[in-house]
Amino acid sequence: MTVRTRFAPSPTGYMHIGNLRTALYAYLVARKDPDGVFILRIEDTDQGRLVEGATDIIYDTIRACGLKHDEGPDVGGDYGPYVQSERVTSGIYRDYAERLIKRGGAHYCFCDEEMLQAQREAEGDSFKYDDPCKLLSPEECAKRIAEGAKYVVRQTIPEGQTSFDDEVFGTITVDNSTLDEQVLLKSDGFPTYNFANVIDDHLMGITDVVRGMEYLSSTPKYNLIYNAFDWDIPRYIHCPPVMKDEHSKLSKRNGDASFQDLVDKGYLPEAILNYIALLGWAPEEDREIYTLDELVQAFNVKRIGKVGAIFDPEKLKWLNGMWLRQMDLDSYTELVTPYINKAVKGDFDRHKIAAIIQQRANTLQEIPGMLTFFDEFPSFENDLYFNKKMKTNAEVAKEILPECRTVLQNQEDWSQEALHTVLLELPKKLEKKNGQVLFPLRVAITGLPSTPGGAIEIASILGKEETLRRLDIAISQL
RNA sequence: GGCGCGUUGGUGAAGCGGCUUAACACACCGCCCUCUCAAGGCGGCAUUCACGGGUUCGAAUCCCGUACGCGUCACCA
Repeated sequence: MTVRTRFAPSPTGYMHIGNLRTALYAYLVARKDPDGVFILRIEDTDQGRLVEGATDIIYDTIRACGLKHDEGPDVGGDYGPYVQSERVTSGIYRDYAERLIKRGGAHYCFCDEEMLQAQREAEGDSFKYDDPCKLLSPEECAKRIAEGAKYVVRQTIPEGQTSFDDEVFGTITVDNSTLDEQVLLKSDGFPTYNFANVIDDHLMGITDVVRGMEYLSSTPKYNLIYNAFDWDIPRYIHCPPVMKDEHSKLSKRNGDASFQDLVDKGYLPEAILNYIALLGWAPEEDREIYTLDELVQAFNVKRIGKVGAIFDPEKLKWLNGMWLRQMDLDSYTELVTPYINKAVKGDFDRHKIAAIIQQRANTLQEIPGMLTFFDEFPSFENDLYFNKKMKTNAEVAKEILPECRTVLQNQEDWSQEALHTVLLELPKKLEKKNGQVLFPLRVAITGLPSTPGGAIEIASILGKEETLRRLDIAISQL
């Protein structure tokens, strides 16, 4: 049977990392089957929570991540519409609710808020609504509806036990007496999530339901609905949450980063996806770096963990650095040039600058801060020349820098290779260590205790004129 | 409170009864390399798997209990 999975977010205007991971897993499960189908469905039945532009964030995110869907509101498909509010209009939920009532899986309920409230207060924590409407005859119901009474449709829970198999949690059995008779169709005619989800998943032929484990305890109720309709029950894959710390989930409320926030902070979508794949799932081999296609190969539902995983920004950073470092220099330069330009206005070779930061930057955002010394030659104290390991200090600098100046003054070829050749002759000639020459030179032309790249690389980027200008200033202040 | 699920280091985790004196990765700490900083290389970092019992010749791995955590019990999704 062809695998069909779905990602069914509600448009809240915020792409939660945990949600994105669920989407990833659903995508991987589908792609694992060469004919598998990945579906995007928008669940917008909560009219009160609609947010302007929120669906665009969903489209943008899954596109940026490469989680291409085969069916969805924007690409069509044979099982549409793919937006839940449009499905409501077509009346399918009401239709199925009535069919479910006929099959004994649900009943009309005319109780008002006060009745529920009264019972809720009387029973306290152990509250479970005992709905008198269950006993109403079909004729009585029809009569009241004809009279215009407001009603909802509630699920009817039979006696007995319900058990189901989950791919990650195994077999779970519950006593039906613990299940409550939830509302399926609201009085405004809209389905609740619980109902719409089951109907839509069935109608769309979903074979594998991938979702967060907060639905684990309502799954028996869903199965009762499937059974009442005599429908096939899908494979369940419940994923543990992505945590902020050991007590709380990552959430908007906690001010935690969304996918977009992470991109804005300079993380690559590929790295983010790679990282979240590893949160709660472990590959069989010892490996950390995976492209999306490689994840499809490596993924195995059986290796999803049962425990919530804490999101570790440090490891994401490292992983992002790995992704950045393995890019070829041309694409890296293209990616990074806007960030270089934030700090560097001068006419310096962006390619060469990109080359010196590629091995050092873990996020795009930290790049401008690394490059401030190109446009501005900061004033500095002469004790910056002191370095214990290099055995250098202002005295050494005073001896070395004029020598450097002379060499550079006569140098026409300012390529890195050429500078390397001529500058490395100096330590030999002066009977010094390389560091004793190059360290003071680097300080002299950057004015900083540490910089990305060494003296040669930086001099080559600064160019002859600027290098000599800085060198003169440095020498004059010694 | 009922029901369900879980608990291996600071973090992600491997482990599925003997090969484990518990992989690997991030972080951290050393050393090496090195013109600084990175990157890279090497090494260190849980005598112990929430706790208490039991089963077994043998348990992180199986069973029971306790503790703690999470989820759920809406006309939210």
